[in-house]
Formats: sequence, C-alpha cells, structure tokens
Amino acid sequence: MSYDERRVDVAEAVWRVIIREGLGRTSMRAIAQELGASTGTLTHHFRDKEELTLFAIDRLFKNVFADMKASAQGQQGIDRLEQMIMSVLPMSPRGLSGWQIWVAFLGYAIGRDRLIQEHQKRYAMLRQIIVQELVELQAARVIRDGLDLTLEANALIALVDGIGTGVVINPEQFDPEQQRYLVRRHIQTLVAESSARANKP
Amino acid sequence: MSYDERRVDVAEAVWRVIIREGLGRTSMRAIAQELGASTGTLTHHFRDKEELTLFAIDRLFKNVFADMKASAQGQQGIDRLEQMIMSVLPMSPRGLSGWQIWVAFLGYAIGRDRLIQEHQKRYAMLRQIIVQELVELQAARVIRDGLDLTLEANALIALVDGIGTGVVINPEQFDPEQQRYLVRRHIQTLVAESSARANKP
DNA sequence: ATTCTATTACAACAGTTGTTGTATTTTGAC
DNA sequence: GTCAAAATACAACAACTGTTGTAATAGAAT
Repeated sequence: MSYDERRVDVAEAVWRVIIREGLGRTSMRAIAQELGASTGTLTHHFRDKEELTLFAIDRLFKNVFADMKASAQGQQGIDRLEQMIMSVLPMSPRGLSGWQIWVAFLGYAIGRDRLIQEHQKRYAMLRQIIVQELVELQAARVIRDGLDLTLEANALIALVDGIGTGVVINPEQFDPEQQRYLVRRHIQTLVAESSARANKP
Repeated sequence: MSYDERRVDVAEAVWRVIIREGLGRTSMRAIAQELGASTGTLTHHFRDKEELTLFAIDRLFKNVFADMKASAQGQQGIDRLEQMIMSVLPMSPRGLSGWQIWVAFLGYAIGRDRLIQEHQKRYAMLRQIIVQELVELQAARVIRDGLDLTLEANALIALVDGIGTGVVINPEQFDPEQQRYLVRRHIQTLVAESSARANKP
C-alpha cells in the first residue's frame, strides 16, 4: 500500500471515530485504535493533528465534488441540476454519515478562523459550480431572466444545508421522497413561465 | 445578585468563550476567566460541566422562542409567519453570534446521543409552533389545502437552518434583504391561488 | 457585634491530550 | 540473502482537562 493510500485509510478512520465518538473525543490514540495501528503510524504520515484533520475534511469534500460530477454525467437541463443537488443530500445511510462528519467539522470551526476560511473556500467552489449550471440553464431559456444567479446558488446551497442538518438531528425528518420533492419545488420556482408547464405534463 | 441570575451570567460567559475560542477550548478555567471569577464559582452553581453546558444551550434556545413570540405579537396572517421566521434569522451581529453558538453546539452533539436527543426535542418544539401557525393559516384559507403541514414546517426550519449555517461560514453571504426575499418567496409557494395575487398588488 | 450561610478562591488530584524520540519490524531493490 | 529505507510500535514528556476538598471571604439576619 502506497503512502497516499495509507493517508486515505487514516482519513477514513478519522471519519468513523468522529461519527461514533464525536470530534471532541477524536484523539490520536482513538484514531490509531480505529485504524488498528499505533500513533506512530499517524505521526509518520502527518506532521501533526491539524494536518491530519485538514486532510480528512478535504477528502470528504473531494468525495462530494466527485459525486456531484458523476451524477451530472449524461444529464441535461433541469434534470441535470436536480441530480447534482440530490447527489449531496442525505438520502442513504452513507449520505447521512457524510453529513454527520460535515456538521461536526462545521461546529468545530467556530472560533477557529483558519478553519472557517477553509470552509469559505469550499463553499465558494460549490457556489461557483452551481452558478455555472444556472448560467447555462439561463442561456438555454430554461430558467427565468432577471435572477441573481449568485443569490440563487447560495439559496440552493442553503436548502441542501438545511435538509442536511435536519437529517443529522433527526434521521427520519425527511425521507428521500420528501427531499426530492422539496428540491424539485424549489428549482421549479426558477423555471421560466413558458417552460414551466412543459415540465409538468 | 440571585442564584439564578448568576447562572445566567455564567451561561453568557460560556457563549462568549465559544464564539472567541470554540467549544473545544471552552474549559472550566476559560469560562471562569471570562466571567472574571474562579472555577469555584462555576462548580458552586453547577454540578458539573455537562449541566453547565446544557444550561447554556437551553438559555440560548429560550431566547429564540422568546424572540419568536415577541415578533408574532400583534401580527396576523402571512406577515405573522414571516415575522416569526425572520426573527430567528442572522440579520444582526447579535443574531450571527447566536447562530455561531448554535452551530458549535450542533457539531459538538455529533457522536453524543444524549445531546442529539436534546436537539431533537428542541426542534420538535419549534416544528410544533410552526405547524400550529400553518394550521391557522390554512383554516383562514390563506395557504393551500392539501399541504403536508409537518413537512412544510420542517422545510421552513430547513430554510432557516440553511441560511443560518451559510451566514456562519460567510457573514456576507446573505444580507438582510436577501434573507427576507428568500423567506417571502418560500412562503409564497404555500399561498392559495386566490389570495396569491392579493398579496402582491 | 455575632453567627450562620452563601459565595468565592485556590490548590491538588488523576486522567487525557498532542508531540517527540528511540527502538523495532517490515518492505523492496539488488 | 543483504542491506538500506520506509513504516510501525511504544514509552515518556509536559501541558491541559474536569473534579474535589478545604479554606477564606462576604452578606444578611438576629
């Protein structure tokens, strides 16, 4: 197993410990135990705990981007945007795990300017991706003119964040059908009048 | 100063430390220093750190309920629901602080079943309040029939949570006008056809 | 003024934390 | 098989944690 692969193993061990024990109790020893190794393995692959933590959250986010990209493949129009949004929603147990880790990191970043800045960068990337999708939908006359696309991208991200945190607090709060319904309804708000009826035959 | 008032002082010191240092670095000694007292004061008013922490988050939530109730006073119809929702949004620096603490606590609860259950109870209360509002609006034929009011209450909470987390990550992401716009647009989705146009003259 | 109680201060405790340094083991190329 | 390098284990460290117990102080009631 290569150096980089081992780092990924460590990151995934971090995720599991966070979900089971919480970030506050995610110590070097706990991570090592979860990995089935010693702390020496951790310090050999990461300079310190901060680097390890940053890597773990970065991996999680890269997975999100990869999922979004994969779910967009071959899709077009409104469906494409819908699929991308829904790919990051907590519809499966695996999706829930990701959100638990995400919420834990977000709370952990409060009071730590360095981590908040990292989150800002990641949300900026996310926003940029969605704005790009909205621009193309607007050019294709699928969604209305006169929309503030940056605001609309932020609103979509907020919708996703809201559903995500809701499910973290109570996993049965939104079932997959309801999540899909809310996303569709929100996106429908943006659709141009002319094509609005064409989309619900 | 009475016993209970002192407990509130302690809770507010906890809030300040959380915002400045993060929940992970909110130790008994840090809280005492922020309060301008010693740890003895803390242990005298609270059995242990858990009770202290629970009290601090409970106070925060009671404030939220009080703000919602106050903002509903004298209001009726759609405006009443709008005001209640907007009263919990991070429109002011004080509102932002509350959301920072809230997000910190939420992340801290991951992996701690006890705290997650507390959050579930609080969200259940919030949902109940909003469902009640929706029931009355529906009875008054202001919002459509055939709506799943529990789902709609959860959706409104999700909207608020999404905006809140967004502002925590980037305080300039949603200015007050945009927050109001998004809330109004969401609520407008629920309004009955007959009164939809009556509301935008 | 005295006495009793509530409040506060402070030191000491056992436990846990991240980090470091030193061994030991494993791996891979020749 | 040899040997150098990478990977791992483990103990020791200083710093910090929540909690406890004891002593000092302040306030109020009589």
